[in-house]
Amino acid sequence: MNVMQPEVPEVVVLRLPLYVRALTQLEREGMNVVSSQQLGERLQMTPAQIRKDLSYFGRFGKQGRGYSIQFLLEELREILGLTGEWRACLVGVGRLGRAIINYTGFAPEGFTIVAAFDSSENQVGTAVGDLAVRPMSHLPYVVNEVGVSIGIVAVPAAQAQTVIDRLVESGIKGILNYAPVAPYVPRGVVVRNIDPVLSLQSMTFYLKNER
Amino acid sequence: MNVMQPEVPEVVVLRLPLYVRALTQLEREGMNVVSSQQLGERLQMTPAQIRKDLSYFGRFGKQGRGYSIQFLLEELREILGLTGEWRACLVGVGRLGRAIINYTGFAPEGFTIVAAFDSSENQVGTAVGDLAVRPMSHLPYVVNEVGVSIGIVAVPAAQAQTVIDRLVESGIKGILNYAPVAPYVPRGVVVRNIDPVLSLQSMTFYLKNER
DNA sequence: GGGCAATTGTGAACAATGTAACACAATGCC
DNA sequence: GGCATTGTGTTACATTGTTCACAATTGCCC
Ligand SMILES: NC(=O)c1ccc[n+]([C@@H]2O[C@H](COP(=O)([O-])OP(=O)(O)OC[C@H]3O[C@@H](n4cnc5c(N)ncnc54)[C@H](O)[C@@H]3O)[C@@H](O)[C@H]2O)c1
Ligand SMILES: NC(=O)c1ccc[n+]([C@@H]2O[C@H](COP(=O)([O-])OP(=O)(O)OC[C@H]3O[C@@H](n4cnc5c(N)ncnc54)[C@H](O)[C@@H]3O)[C@@H](O)[C@H]2O)c1
Repeated sequence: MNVMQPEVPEVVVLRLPLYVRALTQLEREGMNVVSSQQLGERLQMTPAQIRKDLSYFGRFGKQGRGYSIQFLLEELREILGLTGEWRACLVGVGRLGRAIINYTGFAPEGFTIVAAFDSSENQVGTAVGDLAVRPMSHLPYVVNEVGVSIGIVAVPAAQAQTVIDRLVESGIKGILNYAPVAPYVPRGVVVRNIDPVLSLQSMTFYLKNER
Repeated sequence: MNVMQPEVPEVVVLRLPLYVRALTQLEREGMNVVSSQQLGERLQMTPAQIRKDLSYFGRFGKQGRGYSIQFLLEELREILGLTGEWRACLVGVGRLGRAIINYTGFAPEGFTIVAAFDSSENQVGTAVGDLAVRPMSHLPYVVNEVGVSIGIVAVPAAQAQTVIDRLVESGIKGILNYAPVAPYVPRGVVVRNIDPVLSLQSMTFYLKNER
């Protein structure tokens, strides 16, 4: 079923969601077809790059016309594995954790937080949204029975590596880490870090001469 | 004063904050000296890459010994422009906006949110932390008088580009954007986007075969 | 104070990524 | 139905980034 996908560069994979987002927007604007030129203008990148990226996965456009937005979206969603629902669990129900659970941006994209865990007696048993906070001991059971593949980490930095180790042991394959650490994970587990401070710190390099 | 810095690759600049974070941690652990080898193990990267990155900016290590953590930290902070305080303003005091203002992770790194803006009558005048929410009309004045160089955008996606345009007009040079859009900014303005959904969507590409 | 072990800094080789060029398939116009 | 136009997919080229390998330097030990 899957065409062999030899060696897709990681940078390309990182850009595909950008295309999905832009195409979704264009679709909402009522457009049916888009050229790599137009898409490139939206995303501030060269048309060549877009075509090259897409060519890793197949031929989706029509010469002289461009890309059917609906079709390309379907294909990209398929490629990225965005067709079904992804179940995630959250660890660390502090301020950030509660904000993440209440964030309405995940569900429309197919990411559902189905469980929340915390090590603190004070947190366990309380409700966040319509989730009950569970003790860490439930983690392996829930991951396996409910089929959770993604773990979201929102614990203090000092605890993050330990929590990540436990997630991996439980069978989690992807980790979205909000703690300001560079976590170690074994091969086969995918990590994405969210850290606004790092973003700011690289930004200031370019700003420092005109402060 | 500034040594000519010819062509530092952007990827290198993105990695420097990682070094700063790791070194800070090592310093707290009581270490004084670290080799590129050791640092590389922490950060899961090759020693050669670390040395190469640093070599764009000067010579900071001692052969046979490694790097003085304290000295290298000072140098990196200088290079990144992290020695002084950076003032930022936040636009969009909704749920996310309030969480950002209350986040305690910025201040210790030298980033201070000194003003908050919102377009809504309901928000203007309310207090968040020890900030009073201001109307958008105050933006140019505050940016100039108070010397704000960074704008943090936490408004709905549909409003984000407009808000960013106004920030840029007001003289803002760096933008930390939380809205799920790919903003356009003129040359000379630096943007960093924070979007956990994009992170998840590129993660699933690698997870989809073992869901 | 000279030899030894360690580790840097760096040019050069290699690899990856991005851009440009272009042949040609599809379309629509007359 | 030819013909001009458009914009793809692909190959060739240019740029950028990573790794390698080693001479140069340092501190330590005896
Ligand atoms: N990336 C971002 O945008 C961002 C924003 C805010 C906070 N953060 C980071 O997120 C983390 C949490 O921040 P916060 O303000 O919510 O902190 P918090 O103290 O409010 O919450 C942390 C929660 O984690 C729980 N916890 C601690 N150790 C645990 C363990 N071993 N297992 C399970 N649960 C554990 C605590 O009981 C607490 O409920 C910090 O690392 C912070 O730096 C990141
Ligand atoms: N990147 C992330 O981690 C993350 C997390 C949560 C939310 N978000 C995004 O952040 C944005 C805000 O989310 P939220 O849940 O706080 O929404 P919200 O509706 O609670 O808050 C939005 C605020 O922006 C204000 N606003 C609207 N238009 C404005 C304008 N033109 N100028 C000034 N202020 C304006 C509104 O009055 C409101 O107070 C959304 O784009 C959302 O997708 C991102």
